[in-house]
Amino acid sequence: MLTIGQLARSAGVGVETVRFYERQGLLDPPERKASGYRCFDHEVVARLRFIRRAKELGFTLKEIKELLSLRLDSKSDCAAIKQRAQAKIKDIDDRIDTLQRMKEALIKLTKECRGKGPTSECPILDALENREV
Amino acid sequence: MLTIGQLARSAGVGVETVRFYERQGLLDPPERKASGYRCFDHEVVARLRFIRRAKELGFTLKEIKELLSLRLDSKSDCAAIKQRAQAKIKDIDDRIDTLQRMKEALIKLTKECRGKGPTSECPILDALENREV
DNA sequence: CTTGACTCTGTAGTACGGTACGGGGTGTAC
DNA sequence: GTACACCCCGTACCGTACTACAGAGTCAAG
Repeated sequence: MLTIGQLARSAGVGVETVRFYERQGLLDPPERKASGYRCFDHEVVARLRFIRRAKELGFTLKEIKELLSLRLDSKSDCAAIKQRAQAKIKDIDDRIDTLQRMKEALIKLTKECRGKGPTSECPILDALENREV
Repeated sequence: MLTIGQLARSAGVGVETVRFYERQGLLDPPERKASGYRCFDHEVVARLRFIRRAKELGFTLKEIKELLSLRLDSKSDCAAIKQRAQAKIKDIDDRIDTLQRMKEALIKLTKECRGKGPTSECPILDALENREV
């Protein structure tokens, strides 16, 4: 069994983060010693790693909470998980598209600008003031 | 001259947003009538449009504030603006790369999952628990 | 002259994912 | 036995970009 500090170090997160995840329902309320100290099972390290990796894949804490409850729900199956992964792919695709459009617009503007002369004649600023971008 | 409500409607933003931008230094403190009512010049509509478009291109309000002050600073030139646009392109590129990596990882995982069977055998969940992703 | 829409200020709340702090109690090593 | 690291709780704060609200005052139409 681990103290909160040992758990946090094992999982590479902060102590405050562990308490925060508990409040958010991502970690089950742990057992307590007589002193009130939290007392974690080693499996919680794996759970924290799960959370970290899901975050790296772009899932929000809310979505991760869902994934965790699907994982433990015997009535649900792989399809539910796969569906969420696919929805997240779509989500990421939309964000990429938005960023791509921003990038194209910026590239277009920087090409118009020689990078010389006063700001009053800057085609980038002019476009921001007067054109749709 | 415009009241705050007229200005907000002209620019397609909320009244509270105008006051917020003023507090953030994106809009100059406007003149006031005897009643204390703000009283805006029509040029402020253009300024709000500038802010909106710059936001659409991915600039934060902090960065937009910089762009606005560069625009009005006679000592600065186009190069400073262009440099900021290029930095933003780089910034967006980094975000696209991150999202792309997330997407690839998710696609890889979804391919491994047949979408059938109990969650206890889901390769996606398994990977999140046990593999680096 | 009243009604209703508008405006003023200051403060607080939203979502997101934490991080920090104060004022306590605990656990252990020397 | 005492120093020091650790833990407890509750609350406040960070940044980002707003949005909402309370309680007061103002303006214009009928």
